[in-house]
Amino acid sequence: MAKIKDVAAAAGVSASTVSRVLCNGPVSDKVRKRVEAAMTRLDYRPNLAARRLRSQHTDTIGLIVSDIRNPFFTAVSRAVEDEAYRNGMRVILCNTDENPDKEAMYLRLMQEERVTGVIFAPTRQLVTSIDQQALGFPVVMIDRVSADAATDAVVLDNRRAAAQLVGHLLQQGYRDIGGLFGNTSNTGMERHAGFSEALQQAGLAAPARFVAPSVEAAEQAVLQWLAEPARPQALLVSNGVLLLGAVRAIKSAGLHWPQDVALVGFDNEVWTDLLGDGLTVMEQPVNEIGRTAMAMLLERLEEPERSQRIVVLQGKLMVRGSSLPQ
Amino acid sequence: MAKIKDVAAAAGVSASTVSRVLCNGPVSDKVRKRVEAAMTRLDYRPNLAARRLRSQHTDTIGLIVSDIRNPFFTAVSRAVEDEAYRNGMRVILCNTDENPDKEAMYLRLMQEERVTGVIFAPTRQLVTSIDQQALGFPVVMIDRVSADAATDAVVLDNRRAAAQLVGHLLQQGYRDIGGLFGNTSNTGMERHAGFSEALQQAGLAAPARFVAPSVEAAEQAVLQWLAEPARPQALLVSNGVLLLGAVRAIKSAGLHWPQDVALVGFDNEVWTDLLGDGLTVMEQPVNEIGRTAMAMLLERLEEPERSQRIVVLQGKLMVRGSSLPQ
DNA sequence: ACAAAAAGTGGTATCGATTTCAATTGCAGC
DNA sequence: GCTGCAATTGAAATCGATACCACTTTTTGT
Repeated sequence: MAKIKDVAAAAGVSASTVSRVLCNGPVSDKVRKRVEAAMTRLDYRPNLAARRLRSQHTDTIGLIVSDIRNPFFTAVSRAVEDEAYRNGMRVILCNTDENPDKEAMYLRLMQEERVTGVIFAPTRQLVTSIDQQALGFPVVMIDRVSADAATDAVVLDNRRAAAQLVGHLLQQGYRDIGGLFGNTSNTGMERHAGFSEALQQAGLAAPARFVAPSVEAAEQAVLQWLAEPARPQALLVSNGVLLLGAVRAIKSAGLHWPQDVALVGFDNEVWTDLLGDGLTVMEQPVNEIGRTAMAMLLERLEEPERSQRIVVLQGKLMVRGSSLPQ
Repeated sequence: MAKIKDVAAAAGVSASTVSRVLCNGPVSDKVRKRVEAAMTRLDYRPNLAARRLRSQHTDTIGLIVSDIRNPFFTAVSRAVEDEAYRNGMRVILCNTDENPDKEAMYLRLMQEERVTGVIFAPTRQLVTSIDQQALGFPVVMIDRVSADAATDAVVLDNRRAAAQLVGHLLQQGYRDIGGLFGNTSNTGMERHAGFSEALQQAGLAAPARFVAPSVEAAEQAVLQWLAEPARPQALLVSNGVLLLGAVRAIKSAGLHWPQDVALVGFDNEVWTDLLGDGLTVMEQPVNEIGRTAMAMLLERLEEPERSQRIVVLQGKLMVRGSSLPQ
């Protein structure tokens, strides 16, 4: 494969000049044309490894999520990548499966890649222990933050969103409301807090259960819960993955919403409006989350010293049949 | 950030020796320990750009798909990435939106990255014009192939799968069967071929329509089709994205399956068994496709001269309520 | 005990680009 | 025609690692 020297020779100029053509440096039009002709003739492709080594910038960002198959992350990823490529950057995707060891491993890898920055949806273990200084690149957290994290972040107003869902259920006449939450992320904790607060304010109990963030775990938990004598009239489920599990459980128990049990959840996935009269959900602005995360990363690179910034976005309540008045 | 020389100095050895520790070369245990200690002390991270430049292998593969939000590609991607990281390789993900210009652009980028290989779901335009020799790296195509493509590939037996779906509908008593296919991929064409053949063999007409591979396009097409006087009794839909559009159309037309129109499709997405009595679909072995693609890429790298290989996998018919006997 | 082979280590060149600095060219102004 | 300045261009150093070769030390076989 042709290298810069070959192009230089073919165009009768020095390698420096070819490099200038590549990087839009000062080159006369005549020479530029000649060099560009030589490049196409030789089918030249600059070696990015060499460029990165010398120029010390990689134009690469890392995107670390728990599982790209979670539609929330799928959508966010797509938005991040669009924005990245629009800014001439590449994206390395990492799936951690909510495993702190994998998270650490990938962060290490990101250091070796000398990435420009990282967008990261961390587990609870990692969320507070991120040290950008030590890492050597800025981090923007998405979806999950804690008050004492020291990085920029883009998150949903989880407490408020959960409280809104509870408020909606209360308004519809439900009083006996249970909550199902993921046990690995801070997000689950925050949504639980909003859930509890809202119910306590109404003077009601706030029975909650926590499960591993998988469809199967949710299905099993809900199946069991619904079989208990003190089963709730309504169920709030903390994210799209768990929601799918809850739906499966309700179906396989032969129950129906809202009459047997009302159901509301997070994440407006494509199938939520197709089931019966639809599932009431809190939609997250997934595109905006991705775009904003990328934008914040770029801003941080521009201005490394500016103060930490957390962008809190609001969800959108989509009322559908699963929470009809009792 | 510490570099190899710093580690060498700290450990009192040469840079070569540190490099050997890094690459598991021949080093005495005593020295290895000392070097490793120095590495942790300095928090050393090898610079991958430098390593790649010098060693001439990047351990990076490209994964080029139309849209990661298509659950088929989501699942395949996850399998590819698992397999890649298991083999010490990184993955660069690219979304082309079925746009041949973007495809060409990303292939160019892959050359600049000097990737080890690429896994690629091409549009019809690109599928035959791929020249691995010129590209400089091996390509494994997934999901979409043509007979005259010159690369390794992993695909579903699309003709047979489509024919099986048709056979199933025929068996259930349907005679008036329409087909909806994507118009950008070879896959759509092959499934159409299987669909047509099966119906012709039964001496029946095979009305087919082709649309852009988006939910909206499918919804509109189906809505229109169902409004026509000669509307089919059953509909076969060529992939999960289009299937979602078809479902939306049928719902918004106020119709029901199977009584108003039977519905079968491809891709066993998470929601397909939740709608009414479920949607009859042809499940693709998504994990196997991803794993196999990665395995074939590795094999090709081992043995560059072996003959072209196309692995054809079989789908699995999941019979559900949407195709109940008429 | 000695030769031969193997293991361990260091020095230097090199991967392919960019950066820096110095040299050259071209042109305006006088 | 000469000076000064800006615009181009080239030569050489450099980014941080690995590869290759040469050398020393240790091990092995007879």
